[in-house]
Amino acid sequence: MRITGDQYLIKKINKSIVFDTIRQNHPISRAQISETTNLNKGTVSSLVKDLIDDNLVYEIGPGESSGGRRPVMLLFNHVAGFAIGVDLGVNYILTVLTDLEGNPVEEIRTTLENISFDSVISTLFQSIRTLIERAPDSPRGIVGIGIGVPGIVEEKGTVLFAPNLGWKNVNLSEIVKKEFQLPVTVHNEANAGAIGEHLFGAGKDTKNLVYVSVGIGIGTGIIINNDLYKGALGFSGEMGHSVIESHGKKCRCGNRGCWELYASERAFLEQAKTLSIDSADSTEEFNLDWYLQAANEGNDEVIRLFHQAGEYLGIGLTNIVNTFNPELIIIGNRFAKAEKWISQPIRRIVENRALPYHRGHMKIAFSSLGAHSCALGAASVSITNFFSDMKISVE
Amino acid sequence: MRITGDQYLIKKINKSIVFDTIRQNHPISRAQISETTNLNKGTVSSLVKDLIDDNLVYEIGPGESSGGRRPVMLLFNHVAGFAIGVDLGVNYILTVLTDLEGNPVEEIRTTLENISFDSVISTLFQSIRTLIERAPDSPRGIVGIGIGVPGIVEEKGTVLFAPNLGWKNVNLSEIVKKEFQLPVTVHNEANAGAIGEHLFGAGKDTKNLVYVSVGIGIGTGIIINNDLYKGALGFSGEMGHSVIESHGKKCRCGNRGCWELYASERAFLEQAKTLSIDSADSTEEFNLDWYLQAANEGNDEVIRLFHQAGEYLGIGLTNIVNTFNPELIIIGNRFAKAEKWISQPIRRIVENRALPYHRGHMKIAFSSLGAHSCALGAASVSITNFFSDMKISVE
DNA sequence: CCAGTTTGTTTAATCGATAGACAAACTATT
DNA sequence: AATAGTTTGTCTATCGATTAAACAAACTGG
Repeated sequence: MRITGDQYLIKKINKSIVFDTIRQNHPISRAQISETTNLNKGTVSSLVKDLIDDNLVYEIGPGESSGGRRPVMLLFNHVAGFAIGVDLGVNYILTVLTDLEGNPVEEIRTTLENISFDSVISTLFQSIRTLIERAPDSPRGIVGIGIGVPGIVEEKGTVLFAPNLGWKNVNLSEIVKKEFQLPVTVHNEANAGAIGEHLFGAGKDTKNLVYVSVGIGIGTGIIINNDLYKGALGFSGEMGHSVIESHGKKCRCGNRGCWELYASERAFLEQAKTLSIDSADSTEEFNLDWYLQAANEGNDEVIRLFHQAGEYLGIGLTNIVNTFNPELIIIGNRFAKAEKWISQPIRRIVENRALPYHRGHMKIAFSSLGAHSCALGAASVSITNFFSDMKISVE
Repeated sequence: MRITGDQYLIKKINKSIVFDTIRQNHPISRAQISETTNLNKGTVSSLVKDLIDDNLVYEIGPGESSGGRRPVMLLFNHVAGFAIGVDLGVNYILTVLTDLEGNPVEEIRTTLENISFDSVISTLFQSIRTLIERAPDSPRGIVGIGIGVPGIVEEKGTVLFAPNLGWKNVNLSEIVKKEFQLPVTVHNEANAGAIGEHLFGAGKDTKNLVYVSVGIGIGTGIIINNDLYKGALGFSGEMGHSVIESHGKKCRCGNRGCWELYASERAFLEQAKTLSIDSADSTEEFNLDWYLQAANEGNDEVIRLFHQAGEYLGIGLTNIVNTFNPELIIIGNRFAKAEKWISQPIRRIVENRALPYHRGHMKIAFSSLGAHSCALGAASVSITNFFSDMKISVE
């Protein structure tokens, strides 16, 4: 049944508009709101009064006069409540506490020694509980918990499959909700990252973007029209398993020649095993950071390998460009640390291969939130949900 | 500036709801509308009166009683106006006249002998003019013209690039608008086809689908959330130029190993040239229909070639499945005629290669509108635009 | 033939937005 | 210092759309 219109709907719409205007332009006066929104001055006054009663807005005092009575400036009360965002990685948990603007207030980073299910869950609970305790007093308290997970997540918050965690059909949302009695949302890591970069990072003010999370595997989060695209069943964007070599290597997913077999951190590390340097000293741990340092020290072999990974990344990105015609592609997650070595090859390949009408108006950027995109994105979903719930209860 | 809410907005919303309810469920009574929409009976009466004044709805007389006063049944006046849809093909023009429900009323199919620009335009004008003259009298007349073109079309109706027509930067929308003084929209052929199949064909009642137009090249139209996805600049979905062999053949687009080099009609015909039969009789024209007949007559070589094309189609479709997680993929345009030979290979490849969570809930279908998807889709855009304009002018 | 049901209109009340009047607070000019 | 003009935010009367409820008309079934 569709929602029909009545006066409550009007008020809800206009209250949202006023609230969003304040959030995006504070400090701002009632008169300015009236002017920018075209709402009547009286209407604005009345709605602002409601928002002040809701504790979401407050008056900061008189502002500068522009030749008449001084305006009363309004501020968004960004500490009316707090949200928690979690990046549940393969061997770490990053938990952040943010205010209602999405600004990080506190964070906890834990390395997972024991990756048994019970141990991971208990570490997760521990870090969330600590942040809840550390959260400043506020009228609304903790408004929700958002969690990003490296795997396929169904809409209601069940992790269907997370190979690197060894999880299958884990109703994470329910488990966490039960423990903390708070609204919980669970997302795919790349989707959360896309939301994070879209709201706070390199993708601010961009309506259509694709966030490519290059870690052990490759995941993508697709923002269309300022909204995350979810697909029919809630799990879209597995472009890491797009074929770029139809008769290529076999992939665990059952397909052949998947992109992430050629352009991910895992692909890089496999390739790197064949380099001559490895045999030299076998006691060291040859991880991504080691190779980054080697490249920095001028190791040609390693640098060539980074270039190659960049080229393969470029090939998959070209497909994304031709398919989605986005304004922006953001490369994030661990492999983004190799920006210095992969940026040029990526751009060269996309420049040479993408359709001219598409590449002309498109940019490629690297994550500007670094390791935080996923956790901040997850937290922001809780904030968004809180606001939209609030707006429904306009009473 | 955002649209703020007032009583006019409410009325607009509710009028749309009532109108849509009538369109989708006619014949229907005022009482039934009130029940299904949850709008008050009085409100429904008032809005229906407006719609009757607008000539969009009319009373058909008393319906069956269900134990009380007999209801007055309402019908959507689907002949209150007409729309024109054009499929501007490489060597043909298909023009259809539809009523406001999108039902075809008349159609003209012209084969293009001379493909010079002026000749194409004059043939186009001719066929549109004929249909306008043949359209029955109606209170609203022709509400708009929609045109589907095999090329990249910018949002305002300029054909940026249509290689098979030899067009570059043709402001088709303006040219046609000038001639007929009617609203004109221009679309990419695959996008129009997607809209057509979504509204009237195999994709009815499906929120998320991808229409794959397999002709000389491969184009895709993407319906997300019942809406055509357009990309940042209005031209998305060039998945025909997705790479499936990163070191494959060179493509005219500048890339290598594009999907359409392996799975389109052109790719098939190129391959077919190498078959032994061709040398046998060189006076015949070896086009797709010839090979379809050969396959039907049991020619193993040709059948094997269709199987191969099906397999390559399957590889690209797998990428679409993993990327978009659609409910449905519809294969249309000329190559869909080979359904009998390519259907099994396609399904086998997707079954074996797509991610399990995605393929489980996804179907593959072939166009059910045949050659009409593009023209009907283009016409329907005009109808949709007409309705939404009308709703804005709620007086 | 009458009681009960269904349909669609009418009426009174409610609620939110708007235009415009207004008072308060301020600046600039003389 | 006085005054004119401007800006801000509130208040009031009015408008318009929805709703609940009353109502009349039309119909069914026992």
